[in-house]
Amino acid sequence: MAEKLIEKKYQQAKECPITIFMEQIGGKWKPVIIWLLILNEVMRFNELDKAINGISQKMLSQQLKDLERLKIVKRKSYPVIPPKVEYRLTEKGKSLKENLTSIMEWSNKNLK
Amino acid sequence: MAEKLIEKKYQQAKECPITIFMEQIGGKWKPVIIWLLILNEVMRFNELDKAINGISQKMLSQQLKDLERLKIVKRKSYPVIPPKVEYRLTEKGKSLKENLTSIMEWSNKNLK
DNA sequence: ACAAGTACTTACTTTTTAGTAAGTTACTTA
DNA sequence: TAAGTAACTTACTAAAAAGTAAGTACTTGT
Repeated sequence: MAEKLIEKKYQQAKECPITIFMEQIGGKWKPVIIWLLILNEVMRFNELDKAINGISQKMLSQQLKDLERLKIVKRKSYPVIPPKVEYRLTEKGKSLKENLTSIMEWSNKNLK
Repeated sequence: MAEKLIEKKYQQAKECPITIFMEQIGGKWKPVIIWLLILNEVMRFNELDKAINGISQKMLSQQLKDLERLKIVKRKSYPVIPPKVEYRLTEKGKSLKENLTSIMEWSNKNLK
């Protein structure tokens, strides 16, 4: 009984594309990171850190890792000291541009 | 100093349209509720409850209240017993259709 | 008198997400 | 010799979101 319920929940989570999207691309920081990389093509860790108001290094690094895992962002690190790491969008990441643009437009029109 | 930081955070929250969107329309249940009302035009509380796998009545009522406050959903209640309440989208709510459709398509293409 | 129906609310617990502050690495420059 | 730099990680705390279970209100049908 309980197992059946849990199984159903799991299937829903796996099946509703909007839910999946929100789980993976939603949240407080990911859309902002993606949007910055749409605007800037290549950004370093510190640049992102400075550009995003209020984010901590911990959060930034965590979100970037997530986005890498999702193949939305790619990371390129140079073996120099001090370290140099570049972040940019993958093709998949770039393909989010239209979605985010239309969200932005809707938001500007409808929310304050 | 600390106040300035807080103020900045606040401004960012107020200003980034994608962040605002995610805060208001994001989350686990809101997009699903909206999507169902796009598909069905009018739904009653229990219908939504049954249609959304895993949601509790508490969550449903909470989210519907939020969506009403945001003028995305409108509520029509009939003074009968047992109670009858209908939910449908406002024009603003309906205007989310394209956004959600394109999110769905992107999600189907890119996420599993 | 009691169960059923509908749309909730309340109180409480658990889980998830985010924030804070400090530490780490390994080389460079003053 | 000490400070600076970039990109992190770790340990800990706090806040927000979600889940669970039970209760409420009012009336009709049995």
